[in-house]
Amino acid sequence: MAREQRQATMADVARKAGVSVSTVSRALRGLPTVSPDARDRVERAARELSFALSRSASSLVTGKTGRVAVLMPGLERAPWFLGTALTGMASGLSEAGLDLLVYVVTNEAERAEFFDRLPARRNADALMVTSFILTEEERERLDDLGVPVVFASQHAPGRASVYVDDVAAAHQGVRHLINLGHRHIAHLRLAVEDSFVWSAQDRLVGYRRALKEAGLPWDDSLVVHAEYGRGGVRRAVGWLLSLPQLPTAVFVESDEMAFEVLGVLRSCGIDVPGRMSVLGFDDHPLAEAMDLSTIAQSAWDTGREAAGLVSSILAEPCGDPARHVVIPTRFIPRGTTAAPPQDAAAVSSGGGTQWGAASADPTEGF
Amino acid sequence: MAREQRQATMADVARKAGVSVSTVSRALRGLPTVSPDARDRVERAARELSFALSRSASSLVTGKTGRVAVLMPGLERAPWFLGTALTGMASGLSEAGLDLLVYVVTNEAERAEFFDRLPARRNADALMVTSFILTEEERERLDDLGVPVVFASQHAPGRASVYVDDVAAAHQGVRHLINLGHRHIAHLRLAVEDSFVWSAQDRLVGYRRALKEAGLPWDDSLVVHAEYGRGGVRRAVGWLLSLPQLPTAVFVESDEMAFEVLGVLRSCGIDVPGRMSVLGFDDHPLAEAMDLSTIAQSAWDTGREAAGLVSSILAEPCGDPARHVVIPTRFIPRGTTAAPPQDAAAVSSGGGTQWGAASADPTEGF
DNA sequence: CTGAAAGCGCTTACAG
DNA sequence: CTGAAAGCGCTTACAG
Repeated sequence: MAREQRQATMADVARKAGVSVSTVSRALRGLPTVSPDARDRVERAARELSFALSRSASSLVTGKTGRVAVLMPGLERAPWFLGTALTGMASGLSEAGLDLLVYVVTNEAERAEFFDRLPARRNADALMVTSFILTEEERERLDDLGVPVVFASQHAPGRASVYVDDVAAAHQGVRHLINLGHRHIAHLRLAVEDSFVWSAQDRLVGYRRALKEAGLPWDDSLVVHAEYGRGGVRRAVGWLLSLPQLPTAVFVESDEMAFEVLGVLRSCGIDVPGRMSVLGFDDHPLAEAMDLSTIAQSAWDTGREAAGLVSSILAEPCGDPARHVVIPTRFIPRGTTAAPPQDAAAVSSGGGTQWGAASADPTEGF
Repeated sequence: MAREQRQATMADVARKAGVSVSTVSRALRGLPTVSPDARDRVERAARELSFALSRSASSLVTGKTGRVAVLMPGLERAPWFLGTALTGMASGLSEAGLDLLVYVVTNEAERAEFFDRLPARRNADALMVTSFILTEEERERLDDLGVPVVFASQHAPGRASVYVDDVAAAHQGVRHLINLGHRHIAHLRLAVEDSFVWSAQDRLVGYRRALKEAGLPWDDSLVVHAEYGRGGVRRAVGWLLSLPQLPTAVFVESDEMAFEVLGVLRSCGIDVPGRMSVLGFDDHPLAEAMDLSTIAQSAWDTGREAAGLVSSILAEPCGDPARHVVIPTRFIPRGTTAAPPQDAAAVSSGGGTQWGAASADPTEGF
């Protein structure tokens, strides 16, 4: 394939159209200072030669590459969110005539290499950083990059960013569980060392805040970290199922993990929501079919808005460096959350478990 | 952020190192014809100025961009597969020192635009096409691209490609269902007009072949097309559940769709695998927790191998233009497939349904 | 409205 | 082993 014919250059087009290279350049970029006749001849010649602009050549003189880079964790970490956000970015950028360069970082070695070499440097007009918890040095390194940086799916104070209010969203979801009467609410998240990823920290904060607000005591053992990879969630659920006091609800960091929790609970014969309520985060396309209660956010919008911020910064480099967009979330109650089983309250109020003090009428929240 | 300091050029490095630009260029590329001393001074100067190479400038003279483009459908179409394959590609390319340019096409308009403008043209050294069913014109258009094309997740005869043997894989899976005693096996797939995507055609062929081989009659109504988007799978399952003769098993195009089928069946109170077996395709990370029987394939390997083919073609442009890699699949029996209910055979052998002729001892396959 | 010329930052013969 | 020079394919003042 790939007939190795020489690609036509502007000089070829110019010759064929009977004009100078300058005129070809102007005509093709749609500048007004070209006569209709010349423009016509140029366009025809370009089409006939199937001319394509060499961005290398033009960016050498303009200093603009026409490319935007994005740095992401391996997409298999959160396929739906990252994949959809990436698609949104691509869509937004392509409307702005910008190409998308993707840097995927799947482990610490690649991460170190990225920040060491900064390959995006001089090869992109801007960088989007998605779902990365950066260290202070990494952040400073990016400041030296020489191109604007936009953070997506994370709130970077003082920098351009697009994000959801994870604290408020998690708070709202957990409050729903409390309103249903739950008093022993676990939180399942990815292990911190695997937490390449995003807003999990804030969701934990929101969870904690909701418990505190309701006067529920804090219990470390209810926050479980699942290792990334097969079996991680099963082991984490195992931890919860072997606690002295069984939680009656779990708030899970993402829908994808929540689906897995549902599968594990089913295989253990634990009825959802009869014995345990499960609440996710995302409103993944499968959530509806799974009847999963969840907190919806739009990954697509996150990507689009990040692309939009990039365009806006490129167009207006001296505007507010901390411009940002907050993507809304909304809680969607479905079938996996319900009032806790009657005996759950009985147990905790009856015995000397650590939860005795928190026991209460399960309906008081209503 | 983005202190707009001028980026250091090779001339700056040369001045600082006290050598010529040529020597800087040679030293930085690791050419052997540089004295250790000069190499040393250049490397230090480059580091101190945090020099980064302008690919635009070097590609202008070498004719190589150092970039490989990939064309994909919107990742939300098959988040796990496309996201993981993309990650594998990025990983493979980055080892080869190549950047990844992503073109996502989410609808017909974008598709037409891509093939009309061929933005990858002159801006990438190669193009990977993933999970796209191309028309004849599109394929020819790509031949005019002037760069090598590698097809991923699809078998393109005569072109470089990496793929799984979908026919054999589907055949094997469906044979398993037949061996279990199923005689009324449905197949659920994405609606054809939404089939931006891959190997679905071949899976249908494998399904058909297995039925034929087992002497089962062909029944069009057992092949259901789900529209893309929310509710599509539910409606498709609804079709199956209202057939005169209920199928006892469904082979689903992908695990992600199969999960949805499981959710819908559960919400309808139909026991899996008691009343209906469900077989997926992919071995999605969730499949284990969902206890879904499936046919495993490695999206990661598909991406890696595609990147490998690109490297090999770039290194050896005159090798076999049809070089290809076949990624293995393997059938994984889990809990969603089992023998059909006893009465299923009874019904079909008893009455004048279209399936009467095919009725048989459900165990004969063993 | 148009063209000739300079120059963007590299790599690559070529000469030494 | 090293450097001066040409040139990759564009865009952009500048002059007309």
